Amino acid sequence: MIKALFIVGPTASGKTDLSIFLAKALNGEIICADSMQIYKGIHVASAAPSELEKDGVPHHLFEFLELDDEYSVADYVKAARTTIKEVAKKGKLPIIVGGTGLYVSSLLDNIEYIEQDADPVLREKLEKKFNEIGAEAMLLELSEFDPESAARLHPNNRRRIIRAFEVYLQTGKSITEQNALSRQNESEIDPLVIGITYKDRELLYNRINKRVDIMLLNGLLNEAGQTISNNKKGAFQAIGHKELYPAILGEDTVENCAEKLKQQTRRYAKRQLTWFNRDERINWFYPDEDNNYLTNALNLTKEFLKEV
RNA sequence: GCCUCUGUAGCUCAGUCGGUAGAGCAGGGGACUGAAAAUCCCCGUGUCGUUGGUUCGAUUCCGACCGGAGGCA
Repeated sequence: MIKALFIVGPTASGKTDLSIFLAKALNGEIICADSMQIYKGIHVASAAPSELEKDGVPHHLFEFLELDDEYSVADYVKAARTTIKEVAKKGKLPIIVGGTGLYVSSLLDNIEYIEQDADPVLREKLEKKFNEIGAEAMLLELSEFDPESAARLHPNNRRRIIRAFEVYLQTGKSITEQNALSRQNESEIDPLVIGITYKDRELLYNRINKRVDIMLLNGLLNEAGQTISNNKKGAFQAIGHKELYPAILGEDTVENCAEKLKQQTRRYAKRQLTWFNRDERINWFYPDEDNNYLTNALNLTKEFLKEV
Protein backbone atom coordinates (compact mmCIF):
# COMPACT_ATOMS: atom_id res chain seq x y z
CA MET A 1 0.00 0.00 0.00
CA ILE A 2 1.11 3.47 -0.84
CA LYS A 3 0.40 6.09 1.77
CA ALA A 4 -0.80 9.32 0.25
CA LEU A 5 -2.20 12.55 1.55
CA PHE A 6 -5.17 14.20 -0.12
CA ILE A 7 -6.08 17.83 0.41
CA VAL A 8 -9.52 18.89 -0.76
CA GLY A 9 -11.90 21.76 -0.26
CA PRO A 10 -13.69 24.55 -2.06
CA THR A 11 -11.94 27.17 -4.11
CA ALA A 12 -10.10 29.88 -2.14
CA SER A 13 -10.10 27.86 1.06
CA GLY A 14 -6.31 27.74 1.35
CA LYS A 15 -5.47 24.32 -0.09
CA THR A 16 -2.33 25.52 -1.81
CA ASP A 17 -0.83 27.08 1.31
CA LEU A 18 -1.60 24.02 3.39
CA SER A 19 -0.18 21.66 0.79
CA ILE A 20 3.13 23.49 0.57
CA PHE A 21 3.42 23.75 4.32
CA LEU A 22 2.86 20.00 4.71
CA ALA A 23 5.07 19.08 1.78
CA LYS A 24 7.98 20.97 3.29
CA ALA A 25 7.43 19.53 6.73
CA LEU A 26 7.01 15.95 5.55
CA ASN A 27 9.24 15.71 2.50
CA GLY A 28 6.32 15.54 0.11
CA GLU A 29 5.65 16.24 -3.52
CA ILE A 30 2.44 17.79 -4.77
CA ILE A 31 0.17 16.33 -7.42
CA CYS A 32 -2.60 18.40 -8.97
CA ALA A 33 -6.24 17.29 -8.67
CA ASP A 34 -7.72 20.36 -10.24
CA SER A 35 -9.29 20.17 -13.66
CA MET A 36 -8.25 23.71 -14.56
CA GLN A 37 -4.79 24.01 -13.03
CA ILE A 38 -3.68 21.28 -15.40
CA TYR A 39 -3.98 23.74 -18.30
CA LYS A 40 -1.42 26.26 -19.49
CA GLY A 41 -2.45 29.78 -20.31
CA ILE A 42 -4.95 30.36 -17.53
CA HIS A 43 -2.50 30.72 -14.71
CA VAL A 44 -4.20 33.71 -13.11
CA ALA A 45 -7.75 32.40 -13.47
CA SER A 46 -6.99 28.91 -12.22
CA ALA A 47 -4.92 30.18 -9.29
CA ALA A 48 -2.25 27.61 -10.01
CA PRO A 49 0.69 28.09 -7.64
CA SER A 50 3.51 30.33 -8.89
CA GLU A 51 7.16 29.30 -8.69
CA LEU A 52 7.51 31.58 -5.71
CA GLU A 53 4.60 29.91 -3.91
CA LYS A 54 5.89 26.45 -4.72
CA ASP A 55 8.96 27.38 -2.71
CA GLY A 56 11.07 24.58 -4.11
CA VAL A 57 8.53 21.82 -3.54
CA PRO A 58 8.20 19.59 -6.63
CA HIS A 59 4.79 19.93 -8.29
CA HIS A 60 3.30 17.45 -10.78
CA LEU A 61 0.52 17.63 -13.37
CA PHE A 62 0.23 21.39 -13.17
CA GLU A 63 -0.08 23.53 -16.30
CA PHE A 64 1.01 20.92 -18.81
CA LEU A 65 -1.93 20.87 -21.25
CA GLU A 66 -2.70 23.23 -24.11
CA LEU A 67 -6.03 24.98 -23.88
CA ASP A 68 -7.53 22.94 -26.70
CA ASP A 69 -6.19 19.55 -25.64
CA GLU A 70 -8.79 16.85 -25.23
CA TYR A 71 -8.57 15.53 -21.71
CA SER A 72 -10.87 13.57 -19.45
CA VAL A 73 -11.09 12.10 -15.97
CA ALA A 74 -9.86 8.83 -17.38
CA ASP A 75 -6.68 10.48 -18.66
CA TYR A 76 -6.25 12.30 -15.39
CA VAL A 77 -6.65 9.24 -13.20
CA LYS A 78 -4.14 7.31 -15.27
CA ALA A 79 -1.55 10.08 -15.08
CA ALA A 80 -2.16 10.72 -11.39
CA ARG A 81 -1.79 7.06 -10.42
CA THR A 82 1.48 6.83 -12.28
CA THR A 83 2.74 9.98 -10.64
CA ILE A 84 1.69 8.89 -7.17
CA LYS A 85 3.64 5.66 -7.59
CA GLU A 86 6.70 7.47 -8.86
CA VAL A 87 6.73 9.89 -5.97
CA ALA A 88 6.26 7.09 -3.46
CA LYS A 89 9.05 5.08 -5.06
CA LYS A 90 11.41 7.97 -4.39
CA GLY A 91 10.49 7.73 -0.74
CA LYS A 92 8.54 10.96 -0.82
CA LEU A 93 5.00 11.55 0.35
CA PRO A 94 2.52 12.03 -2.49
CA ILE A 95 0.21 14.95 -1.69
CA ILE A 96 -2.76 15.18 -4.00
CA VAL A 97 -4.30 18.64 -3.91
CA GLY A 98 -7.33 19.97 -5.67
CA GLY A 99 -10.95 20.90 -5.73
CA THR A 100 -12.23 18.76 -8.56
CA GLY A 101 -14.42 16.27 -6.75
CA LEU A 102 -14.66 13.86 -9.64
CA TYR A 103 -10.89 13.63 -9.96
CA VAL A 104 -10.30 13.16 -6.25
CA SER A 105 -13.10 10.65 -5.77
CA SER A 106 -12.00 8.64 -8.77
CA LEU A 107 -8.60 8.19 -7.13
CA LEU A 108 -9.99 7.54 -3.66
CA ASP A 109 -12.59 5.04 -4.89
CA ASN A 110 -10.13 3.48 -7.30
CA ILE A 111 -12.46 3.91 -10.25
CA GLU A 112 -11.06 2.03 -13.24
CA TYR A 113 -11.95 3.67 -16.51
CA ILE A 114 -11.69 1.43 -19.54
CA GLU A 115 -9.76 2.43 -22.64
CA GLN A 116 -12.21 4.20 -24.87
CA ASP A 117 -11.48 6.75 -27.55
CA ALA A 118 -13.68 9.76 -27.94
CA ASP A 119 -15.95 9.50 -30.97
CA PRO A 120 -16.97 12.98 -32.03
CA VAL A 121 -18.92 11.69 -35.03
CA LEU A 122 -21.07 9.48 -32.85
CA ARG A 123 -21.61 12.28 -30.37
CA GLU A 124 -22.73 14.61 -33.10
CA LYS A 125 -25.13 11.99 -34.44
CA LEU A 126 -26.62 11.56 -30.99
CA GLU A 127 -26.93 15.32 -30.52
CA LYS A 128 -28.82 15.51 -33.77
CA LYS A 129 -31.06 12.64 -32.84
CA PHE A 130 -31.78 14.27 -29.47
CA ASN A 131 -32.84 17.43 -31.24
CA GLU A 132 -35.11 15.51 -33.56
CA ILE A 133 -36.93 13.14 -31.24
CA GLY A 134 -36.65 14.97 -27.91
CA ALA A 135 -35.67 13.98 -24.40
CA GLU A 136 -38.62 11.77 -23.56
CA ALA A 137 -38.18 9.63 -26.66
CA MET A 138 -34.44 9.38 -25.98
CA LEU A 139 -35.10 8.18 -22.45
CA LEU A 140 -37.64 5.67 -23.72
CA GLU A 141 -35.08 4.25 -26.10
CA LEU A 142 -32.43 4.28 -23.38
CA SER A 143 -34.71 2.26 -21.12
CA GLU A 144 -34.53 -0.62 -23.61
CA PHE A 145 -30.87 -1.29 -22.87
CA ASP A 146 -30.34 0.60 -19.61
CA PRO A 147 -33.53 1.00 -17.58
CA GLU A 148 -31.64 2.16 -14.47
CA SER A 149 -30.07 5.11 -16.21
CA ALA A 150 -33.31 5.95 -17.98
CA ALA A 151 -35.05 6.12 -14.63
CA ARG A 152 -32.25 8.06 -13.00
CA LEU A 153 -31.62 10.73 -15.60
CA HIS A 154 -33.68 13.88 -15.74
CA PRO A 155 -34.97 14.76 -19.23
CA ASN A 156 -33.17 18.08 -19.06
CA ASN A 157 -29.85 16.45 -18.43
CA ARG A 158 -29.06 16.18 -22.08
CA ARG A 159 -25.35 15.66 -21.64
CA ARG A 160 -25.70 12.59 -19.45
CA ILE A 161 -28.41 11.06 -21.62
CA ILE A 162 -26.16 11.34 -24.64
CA ARG A 163 -23.27 9.92 -22.67
CA ALA A 164 -25.35 6.89 -21.69
CA PHE A 165 -25.99 6.19 -25.37
CA GLU A 166 -22.34 6.67 -26.23
CA VAL A 167 -21.14 4.15 -23.71
CA TYR A 168 -23.58 1.50 -24.82
CA LEU A 169 -23.02 2.02 -28.52
CA GLN A 170 -19.25 2.05 -28.17
CA THR A 171 -18.76 -0.76 -25.70
CA GLY A 172 -21.87 -2.91 -25.95
CA LYS A 173 -22.37 -2.53 -22.22
CA SER A 174 -24.63 -0.04 -20.52
CA ILE A 175 -23.17 2.72 -18.41
CA THR A 176 -24.79 1.08 -15.40
CA GLU A 177 -22.86 -2.11 -16.06
CA GLN A 178 -19.67 -0.21 -16.78
CA ASN A 179 -19.98 1.71 -13.54
CA ALA A 180 -20.30 -1.49 -11.57
CA LEU A 181 -17.27 -2.97 -13.34
CA SER A 182 -15.24 0.15 -12.59
CA ARG A 183 -15.45 -0.52 -8.88
CA GLN A 184 -14.13 -4.06 -8.83
CA ASN A 185 -10.64 -3.72 -7.42
CA GLU A 186 -9.15 -2.51 -4.17
CA SER A 187 -7.03 0.59 -4.31
CA GLU A 188 -3.27 0.42 -3.87
CA ILE A 189 -3.42 3.74 -2.13
CA ASP A 190 -3.92 4.17 1.57
CA PRO A 191 -5.22 7.71 1.86
CA LEU A 192 -5.46 10.35 4.52
CA VAL A 193 -7.92 12.98 3.39
CA ILE A 194 -7.77 16.47 4.79
CA GLY A 195 -10.55 18.87 3.95
CA ILE A 196 -10.33 22.58 4.46
CA THR A 197 -13.22 25.00 4.58
CA TYR A 198 -14.83 27.63 6.75
CA LYS A 199 -17.57 27.13 9.31
CA ASP A 200 -18.90 30.54 8.37
CA ARG A 201 -19.88 30.49 4.70
CA GLU A 202 -19.68 34.28 4.67
CA LEU A 203 -15.95 34.11 5.40
CA LEU A 204 -15.31 31.76 2.53
CA TYR A 205 -17.27 34.08 0.24
CA ASN A 206 -15.25 37.06 1.44
CA ARG A 207 -12.08 35.21 0.57
CA ILE A 208 -13.46 34.41 -2.87
CA ASN A 209 -14.44 38.02 -3.51
CA LYS A 210 -11.06 39.24 -2.39
CA ARG A 211 -9.26 36.70 -4.52
CA VAL A 212 -11.12 37.77 -7.63
CA ASP A 213 -10.08 41.37 -6.96
CA ILE A 214 -6.48 40.24 -6.66
CA MET A 215 -6.75 38.23 -9.87
CA LEU A 216 -7.90 41.38 -11.64
CA LEU A 217 -4.88 43.25 -10.27
CA ASN A 218 -2.69 40.40 -11.46
CA GLY A 219 -3.80 40.78 -15.04
CA LEU A 220 -6.82 38.52 -15.35
CA LEU A 221 -8.29 40.84 -17.95
CA ASN A 222 -5.19 40.51 -20.11
CA GLU A 223 -5.16 36.78 -19.73
CA ALA A 224 -8.82 36.57 -20.72
CA GLY A 225 -8.06 38.77 -23.71
CA GLN A 226 -5.61 36.17 -24.92
CA THR A 227 -8.09 33.31 -24.80
CA ILE A 228 -11.13 35.13 -26.15
CA SER A 229 -10.39 34.44 -29.80
CA ASN A 230 -8.75 31.02 -29.70
CA ASN A 231 -10.55 29.45 -26.80
CA LYS A 232 -11.75 26.08 -27.97
CA LYS A 233 -12.32 22.97 -25.90
CA GLY A 234 -10.80 22.06 -22.57
CA ALA A 235 -10.28 25.13 -20.51
CA PHE A 236 -12.96 27.17 -22.23
CA GLN A 237 -15.23 26.51 -19.30
CA ALA A 238 -12.90 27.85 -16.64
CA ILE A 239 -14.49 30.40 -14.40
CA GLY A 240 -12.54 33.62 -14.76
CA HIS A 241 -12.30 34.26 -18.46
CA LYS A 242 -15.73 33.78 -19.92
CA GLU A 243 -17.28 36.12 -17.37
CA LEU A 244 -14.95 38.91 -18.50
CA TYR A 245 -15.53 38.55 -22.23
CA PRO A 246 -18.45 41.02 -22.24
CA ALA A 247 -16.15 43.65 -20.71
CA ILE A 248 -13.46 42.97 -23.28
CA LEU A 249 -16.01 43.21 -26.09
CA GLY A 250 -17.33 46.47 -24.66
CA GLU A 251 -20.75 44.99 -23.96
CA ASP A 252 -20.59 45.48 -20.22
CA THR A 253 -18.47 47.16 -17.58
CA VAL A 254 -15.56 45.49 -15.88
CA GLU A 255 -17.28 46.06 -12.54
CA ASN A 256 -20.41 44.17 -13.58
CA CYS A 257 -18.38 41.34 -15.03
CA ALA A 258 -16.27 41.13 -11.89
CA GLU A 259 -19.43 40.82 -9.80
CA LYS A 260 -20.70 38.09 -12.07
CA LEU A 261 -17.36 36.33 -11.80
CA LYS A 262 -17.46 36.45 -8.02
CA GLN A 263 -20.94 35.05 -8.00
CA GLN A 264 -20.04 32.20 -10.34
CA THR A 265 -17.08 31.39 -8.14
CA ARG A 266 -19.27 31.37 -5.01
CA ARG A 267 -21.70 29.01 -6.68
CA TYR A 268 -18.87 26.78 -7.73
CA ALA A 269 -17.58 26.67 -4.16
CA LYS A 270 -21.02 25.58 -3.01
CA ARG A 271 -21.09 22.77 -5.56
CA GLN A 272 -17.67 21.65 -4.40
CA LEU A 273 -18.85 21.58 -0.80
CA THR A 274 -21.88 19.51 -1.81
CA TRP A 275 -19.58 17.02 -3.45
CA PHE A 276 -17.13 16.75 -0.58
CA ASN A 277 -19.68 16.85 2.22
CA ARG A 278 -20.90 13.36 1.51
CA ASP A 279 -17.41 11.84 1.74
CA GLU A 280 -16.95 10.56 5.25
CA ARG A 281 -13.25 9.92 4.80
CA ILE A 282 -12.54 13.61 4.95
CA ASN A 283 -11.02 15.07 8.11
CA TRP A 284 -12.22 18.65 8.08
CA PHE A 285 -10.28 21.64 9.31
CA TYR A 286 -11.78 25.08 9.80
CA PRO A 287 -9.25 27.94 9.77
CA ASP A 288 -11.90 30.36 11.02
CA GLU A 289 -12.17 28.63 14.34
CA ASP A 290 -8.85 26.86 14.56
CA ASN A 291 -5.82 29.13 14.73
CA ASN A 292 -3.50 26.15 14.71
CA TYR A 293 -5.05 24.27 11.85
CA LEU A 294 -1.71 24.05 10.03
CA THR A 295 -0.02 22.39 12.99
CA ASN A 296 -3.04 20.25 13.71
CA ALA A 297 -3.15 19.03 10.14
CA LEU A 298 0.56 18.30 10.34
CA ASN A 299 0.13 16.29 13.52
CA LEU A 300 -2.75 14.32 12.06
CA THR A 301 -0.63 13.47 9.03
CA LYS A 302 2.32 12.45 11.20
CA GLU A 303 0.05 10.08 13.12
CA PHE A 304 -1.19 8.64 9.86
CA LEU A 305 2.34 8.08 8.58
CA LYS A 306 3.32 6.28 11.77
CA GLU A 307 0.54 3.68 11.40
CA VAL A 308 1.57 0.40 9.90
C1' G B 1 -44.36 74.37 8.17
C1' C B 2 -47.91 72.59 4.41
C1' C B 3 -49.10 69.19 0.22
C1' U B 4 -48.32 64.65 -2.66
C1' C B 5 -46.18 59.93 -3.16
C1' U B 6 -43.92 55.95 -0.48
C1' G B 7 -42.54 52.01 3.53
C1' U B 8 -44.41 44.07 1.82
C1' A B 9 -38.64 38.19 1.66
C1' G B 10 -31.34 39.91 1.98
C1' C B 11 -32.37 43.41 -2.78
C1' U B 12 -35.96 45.37 -6.66
C1' C B 13 -40.98 45.25 -6.66
C1' A B 14 -46.23 42.78 -7.48
C1' G B 15 -50.65 41.96 -4.72
C1' U B 16 -54.78 41.31 -1.37
C1' C B 17 -62.50 45.18 -4.25
C1' G B 18 -60.88 43.51 4.13
C1' G B 19 -60.35 36.57 5.14
C1' U B 20 -52.39 37.04 7.49
C1' A B 21 -49.06 37.29 0.53
C1' G B 22 -45.84 36.13 -4.56
C1' A B 23 -42.34 37.08 -8.71
C1' G B 24 -37.32 38.18 -10.43
C1' C B 25 -32.55 38.49 -8.53
C1' A B 26 -29.54 37.15 -4.29
C1' G B 27 -29.29 32.94 -1.28
C1' G B 28 -29.98 27.73 0.40
C1' G B 29 -30.17 22.23 -0.42
C1' G B 30 -29.11 18.05 -3.59
C1' A B 31 -27.18 14.90 -7.67
C1' C B 32 -22.74 13.66 -10.08
C1' U B 33 -18.15 7.59 -13.61
C1' G B 34 -14.75 9.89 -20.03
C1' A B 35 -16.67 18.20 -21.16
C1' A B 36 -16.73 18.08 -14.09
C1' A B 37 -14.60 25.54 -12.77
C1' A B 38 -18.98 21.30 -16.77
C1' U B 39 -24.02 19.45 -16.55
C1' C B 40 -28.66 18.81 -14.04
C1' C B 41 -32.72 18.83 -10.12
C1' C B 42 -35.36 20.94 -5.80
C1' C B 43 -36.48 25.14 -2.32
C1' G B 44 -40.13 31.55 -1.09
C1' U B 45 -43.21 32.64 6.84
C1' G B 46 -41.99 37.35 5.81
C1' U B 47 -43.48 41.46 13.13
C1' C B 48 -46.74 43.23 4.98
C1' G B 49 -42.68 50.56 9.14
C1' U B 50 -44.84 51.44 14.46
C1' U B 51 -49.16 52.27 17.13
C1' G B 52 -54.29 53.26 17.95
C1' G B 53 -59.34 52.97 15.66
C1' U B 54 -63.42 50.76 12.63
C1' U B 55 -64.65 45.48 11.87
C1' C B 56 -66.43 38.85 13.54
C1' G B 57 -61.63 39.63 11.12
C1' A B 58 -56.80 44.74 8.99
C1' U B 59 -50.95 43.88 5.57
C1' U B 60 -55.37 45.90 2.92
C1' C B 61 -59.91 51.14 5.23
C1' C B 62 -59.22 55.62 8.77
C1' G B 63 -55.98 58.54 12.39
C1' A B 64 -51.39 59.57 14.70
C1' C B 65 -46.29 58.75 14.84
C1' C B 66 -41.47 57.27 12.69
C1' G B 67 -38.33 56.59 8.13
C1' G B 68 -37.61 57.69 2.62
C1' A B 69 -38.61 60.61 -2.13
C1' G B 70 -40.58 64.86 -4.48
C1' G B 71 -43.31 69.59 -4.65
C1' C B 72 -44.95 74.42 -2.47
C1' A B 73 -43.66 78.17 0.82
